[in-house]
Amino acid sequence: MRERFFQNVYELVEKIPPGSVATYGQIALMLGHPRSARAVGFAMSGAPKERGLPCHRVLNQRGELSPEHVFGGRGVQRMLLEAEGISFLRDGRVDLRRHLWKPCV
DNA sequence: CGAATGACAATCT
DNA sequence: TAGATTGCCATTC
Repeated sequence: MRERFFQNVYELVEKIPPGSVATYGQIALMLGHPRSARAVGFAMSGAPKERGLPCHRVLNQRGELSPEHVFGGRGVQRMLLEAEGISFLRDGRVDLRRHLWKPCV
């Protein structure tokens, strides 16, 4: 099944170290799907947060997370990332240049 | 089986 | 450079 894609996404997201954030395109590219950023997001739509899946560390290319209502409240992701050590811009966006996850490390 | 949706990205104007 | 549009992949109806 293509669910393997889902599994891969979960595994990869789980591998994101604290203090770092990854974009959907970045994850998709790691999985070998340079154009499946949407699929990655969809995978998260059903991502069991109870699994410990740091979906709040997954952002879009804009440096902003998906609709806050997904996390259960607005401003929650900002607090979570902030607790991880993520720097937020005045725009309410994360500094990707500073926290974009680097698999090289 | 076919069409529509979705937490995006890239490209074109 | 900014804004708008199309395309892609996988899932669900």
